[in-house]
Amino acid sequence: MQGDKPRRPYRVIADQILDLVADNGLAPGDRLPAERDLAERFGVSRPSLREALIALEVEGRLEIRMGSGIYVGACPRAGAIEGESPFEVLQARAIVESAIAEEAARRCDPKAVAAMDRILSRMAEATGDPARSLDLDGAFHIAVAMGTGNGLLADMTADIYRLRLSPFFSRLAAHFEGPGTWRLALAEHGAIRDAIAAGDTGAAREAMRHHLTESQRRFCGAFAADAA
Amino acid sequence: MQGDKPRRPYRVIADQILDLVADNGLAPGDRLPAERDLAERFGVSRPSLREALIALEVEGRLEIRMGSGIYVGACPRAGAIEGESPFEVLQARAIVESAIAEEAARRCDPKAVAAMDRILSRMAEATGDPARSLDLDGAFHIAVAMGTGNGLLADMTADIYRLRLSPFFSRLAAHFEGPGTWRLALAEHGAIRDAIAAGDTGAAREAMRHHLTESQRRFCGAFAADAA
DNA sequence: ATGACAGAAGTGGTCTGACCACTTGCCCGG
DNA sequence: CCGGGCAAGTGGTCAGACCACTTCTGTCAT
Repeated sequence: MQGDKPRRPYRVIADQILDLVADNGLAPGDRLPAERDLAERFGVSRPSLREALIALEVEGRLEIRMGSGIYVGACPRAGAIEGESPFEVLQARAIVESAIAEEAARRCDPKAVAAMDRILSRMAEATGDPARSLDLDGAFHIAVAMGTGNGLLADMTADIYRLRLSPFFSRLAAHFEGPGTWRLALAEHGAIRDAIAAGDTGAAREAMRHHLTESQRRFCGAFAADAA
Repeated sequence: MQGDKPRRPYRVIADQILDLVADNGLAPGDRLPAERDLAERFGVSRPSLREALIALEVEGRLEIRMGSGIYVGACPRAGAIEGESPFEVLQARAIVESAIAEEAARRCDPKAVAAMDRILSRMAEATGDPARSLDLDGAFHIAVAMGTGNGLLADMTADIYRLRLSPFFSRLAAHFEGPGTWRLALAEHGAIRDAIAAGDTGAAREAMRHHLTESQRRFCGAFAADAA
């Protein structure tokens, strides 16, 4: 979450707010100072302060009531999983997403297959655009998980994929991702899609595992190049 | 989330934004109109529009790049982890943890097996204590995941198990968990442990699936009793 | 023809100051 | 004591201005 990408400005203020909550030992339901006071305290304008407050409200850390004030939230949303190495991420994905692809094939949902098709056709057009390819890659994997009909599995897939998007991981990945590898990935995606559409659980499982282990193999090559 | 509480104003605009994304068939990575244009289109001021954008960015639905524009996000964040039903949780666990048990058997780590043994012997002593049984149940599942040698898989297992601990889930579960069911669970855990220790990937996978589907079956019985 | 650099245009980020809508607390009257 | 009205405080929103960053285009040099 750190590194290449500058922190979103509202995040900086949001963290200051959280520090204030912690420093003052505020518990869920406790009231924070007013917006005007907080803005003055942190040396920012009120609209900027509000942006941070809204981010924290979306995360469930705060609750904002018009005319009343800002309160510490009762239920912080689940925090981010961080600190795992790229290899762990790829291995975990191979294990979990293979099982998910198998379940998606068992269920064989035409809507999910149609969604995969839409993404695949966009991927075919985007092989020269790394950022777009990456976005669509993530979307494809989530579409597969959606094919299980289980929202939690889709959420989990999105969560692991997010680790894939970390700046560190992305920087390394940039060494091996290019039109060639995206075309390989596209073909591998196609095989996954086909196995799911055919309801072939074993093939779906194996196609996903193949895709993610190939991805890992490509990544290992990139890592060796990076170390040199 | 709805009903009692009036909708947050930025939510109203955020939904308009999501409608625009859907109506225009925008895919992850696609660019939205500029803030000034969106604010004019929706008839609101730019700061108000920004509040909605930030909410959507926090949820991973959008990505905002300074100087560049607003893009559809690749990975909607697990916005509603709490929205999953107990059935979804159990199904997701069956799918994911079966794959994890298989991997643990492939790896066949004596340390992990020893940890499972310690937990199982404590479970045998704790069948009359529901809270303790539950803690040890969770610990066993995490120990299996640790047997993969992959920290991320262990974290994920802990995260899903946490859903298992939600107040709603626990209240329902209280109907079917007792010394009898904990003894059944213990036996099922033993089968998982044995398969992993024997390095039998198929048996480990099947034992975990059996355990979690039995758990689901027991839970369904409890749900029927709760509905009556 | 290609690549590099500079400038313009467009984009998001932030501020100030004003006003509006809502909530809460206090005071007064019945 | 209870209810209503008002004032003060709070969040919600706006307009307009300016700043920082990104992208695109045009020009020049090789």
